[in-house]
Amino acid sequence: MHGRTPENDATRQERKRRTRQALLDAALELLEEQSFSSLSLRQVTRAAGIVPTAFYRHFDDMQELGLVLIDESFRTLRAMIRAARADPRTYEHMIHNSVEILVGYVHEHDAHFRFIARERFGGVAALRHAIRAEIRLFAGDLATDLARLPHLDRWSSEDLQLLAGLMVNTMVGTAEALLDAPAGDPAAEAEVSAAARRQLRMITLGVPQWHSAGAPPSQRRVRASGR
Amino acid sequence: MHGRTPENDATRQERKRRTRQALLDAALELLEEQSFSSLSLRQVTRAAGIVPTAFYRHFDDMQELGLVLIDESFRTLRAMIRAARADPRTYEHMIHNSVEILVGYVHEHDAHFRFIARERFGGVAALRHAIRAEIRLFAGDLATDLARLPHLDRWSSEDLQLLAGLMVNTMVGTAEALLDAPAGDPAAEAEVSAAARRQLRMITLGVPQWHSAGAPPSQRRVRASGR
DNA sequence: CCTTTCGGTGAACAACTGTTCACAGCGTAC
DNA sequence: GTACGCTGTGAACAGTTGTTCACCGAAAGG
Repeated sequence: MHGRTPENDATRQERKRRTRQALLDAALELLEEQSFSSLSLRQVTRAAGIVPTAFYRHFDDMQELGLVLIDESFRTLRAMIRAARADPRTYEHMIHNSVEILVGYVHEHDAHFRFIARERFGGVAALRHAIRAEIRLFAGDLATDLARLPHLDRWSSEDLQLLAGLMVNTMVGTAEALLDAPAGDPAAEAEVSAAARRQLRMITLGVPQWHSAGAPPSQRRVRASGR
Repeated sequence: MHGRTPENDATRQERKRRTRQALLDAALELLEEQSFSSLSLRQVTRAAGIVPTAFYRHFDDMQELGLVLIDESFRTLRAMIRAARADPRTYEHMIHNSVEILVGYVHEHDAHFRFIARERFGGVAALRHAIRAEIRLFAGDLATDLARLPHLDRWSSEDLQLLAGLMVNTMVGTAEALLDAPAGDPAAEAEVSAAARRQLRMITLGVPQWHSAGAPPSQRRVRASGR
């Protein structure tokens, strides 16, 4: 015990890590009510309880902080997706589980989701592009998962991409609807998730019909055309 | 000719209307590269070629200007929708026409569309709500249109709302993908519109199946649950 | 023609912004 | 135990922000 109290036990790099995290947390909280482009360095440091100039000990830039925030947000999102991919049994199970998990995660980490939704088309180009790349990645993963399901095992990869895009789109829309719902209103939440389940079911109903009514092979393209 | 040149013929209210429009146009152009919450009153007046204080002769507030801008944007969007609703013959025609019209409008009025996409989840609550209300209105209109189509004439209004929400979601996603596409790249544009057509077709394929596989009547709710 | 109305001007303000710099104090390494 | 390194401090800067105020000049109305 070289003069360290229990609360203040900390190697130097640990203390640094903590104030860095405090900056990130403060920023994320402020971002629940404003967009990133209007968030100032001084606001963040004020909320984190340090002086403005100390910010530069941790980030070069507000933009760098923003990118780290995106990374952090997508880490929780990827965890969610991993959970949702666990057991791809039937469509019904898949839909029910995925929506359930989505609702849970949005509820738990709503600041992360709100941040992503807001900056997906926000004013800062670097953030937009980072987010878009992640979503495209996500749709790709879903496409390979779908390939293992009945009816879909013989679809072309472009068609799988389209279907996955459709589903991701619906999920994104659902997440956004959940963020809109008044914070502690479980009824509204249940309604949104019921709507999402039925919309996804509507989509899957078309799956067995696709190849009989779909575009003729002559229209197929080689490159995937995401989203 | 009481001293009026051809270019400068203007009654006072006409001149006022013009600088007001100049403010709106300047704002819209600036908004192509930043979000509304980071757009300052002084930037707008500078771009419009007047002095900051003159702004108050036209708007109380930046927020008021933003709301007018939304109104203006949705006026072109409503014109688009009216065009798309013109001839609801078959699904195929409907899809093809709607996508075609969407692509054309986004191309023509991309500043309006970009503004709406950006502020739909932006930092300014008043704008968000105004936009959301308009989109919900739009989905409602589409639902009543859908009710006139085969297979759908006997659907419940909640199911029609869900289907319309699904389609609107896809259209919104398409519009956003178009805005991402490099400005003058017709190939990318064609690819996005082809993807949209096929996604909409996937959705419609499920329509005839819905009532046999859909939720049992006991799960039906009374209130519509938009999105 | 004279007066009123009104869109636009320019100076001024207090507040806030990002970034710099020299400096303090403590953990770390020798 | 002493010197270094690093995190956080506080003053200072030049620039931008929204908003106020008194004022100008020309169109509008009598």
